[in-house]
Amino acid sequence: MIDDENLESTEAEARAVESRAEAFIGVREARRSEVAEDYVELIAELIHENGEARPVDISARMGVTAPTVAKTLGRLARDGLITRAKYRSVFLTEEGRALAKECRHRHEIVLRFLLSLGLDPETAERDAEGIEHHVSERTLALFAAFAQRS
Amino acid sequence: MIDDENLESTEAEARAVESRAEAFIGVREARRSEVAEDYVELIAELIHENGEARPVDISARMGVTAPTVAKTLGRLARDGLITRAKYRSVFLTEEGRALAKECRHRHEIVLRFLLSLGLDPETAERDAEGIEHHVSERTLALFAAFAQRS
DNA sequence: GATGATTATTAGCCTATGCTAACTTTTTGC
DNA sequence: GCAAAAAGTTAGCATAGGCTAATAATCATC
Ligand SMILES: [Mn+2]
Ligand SMILES: [Mn+2]
Ligand SMILES: [Mn+2]
Ligand SMILES: [Mn+2]
Repeated sequence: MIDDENLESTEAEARAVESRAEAFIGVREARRSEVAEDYVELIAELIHENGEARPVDISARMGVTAPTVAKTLGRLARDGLITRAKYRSVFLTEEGRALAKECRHRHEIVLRFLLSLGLDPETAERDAEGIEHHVSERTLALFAAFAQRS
Repeated sequence: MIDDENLESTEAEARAVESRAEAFIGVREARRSEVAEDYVELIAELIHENGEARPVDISARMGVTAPTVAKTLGRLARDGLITRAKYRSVFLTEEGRALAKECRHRHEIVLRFLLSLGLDPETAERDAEGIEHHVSERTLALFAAFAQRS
């Protein structure tokens, strides 16, 4: 530590680099559950509305093909979020229901927040669908408080 | 259209399904550029601060290994966002600089918005890093206005 | 209950994004 | 200017999440 004018030699710099990396690592972590979250949320909704969640309905709403849905459902089943039988509708496990509820809650808050900011419903829905997966508990609380207040 | 009590038979229902799918399709579209956006933004910053962007510095800040950086840089070069020579630092193309500027702008606005909501800097930085890729022009404008006002 | 339409699955392909291990090149410090 | 350290590359592997084409099962209707 002779020359402190060096690029990248301070402790402070090292800590800044570290915390930056942690942010990116956190975002990548969140990314890994995005698809699962959207699926369980949608499946819960379909079950609530129709009594069952059929792949064809998931496919239409997610805007992906049937084989893509099948493969994704395979991962959800492997991860213990749904149960399914061949050629049958899918259902949520206890864990899947819990995740769905949490996702619906977050989605609702983000959506209401965007609407309360004055965004049009179409855009709000679209943005909420992406933003919801990247909102921390703290931010969510602030969003909820803001929407409440206004 | 004899029995309108059918599940999923109304025009309105069809339109709702369609627009839901469009939201998801849009989110997937945005997802495809997330990594490229983060890289060019970081590269621009490193060039600004150090005069060059070295893979090792990108690696440390992104929290990924060197080979991952190398592969990603290959895609960025292929897509015309950067130029590079073997064993040398990378530089942005005109297009890369334009994208970086746009990303930095969005990042700044989202970050300032979160801070102005009362979020702590650490969490704000973390959330901004994820949210920035899923904010429409309209929402960005509302965020900017809000941060300004408060 | 046969049959045509709808729905679901499987196989096989692709790209992006991560990793480790092994190797090469460049930089640094005597 | 040489040796060791640091940085960069390459090869090879894995998983997620898309797709199309082909096949199979279920459902609806007569
Ligand atoms: Mn979503
Ligand atoms: Mn959602
Ligand atoms: Mn980001
Ligand atoms: Mn950013």
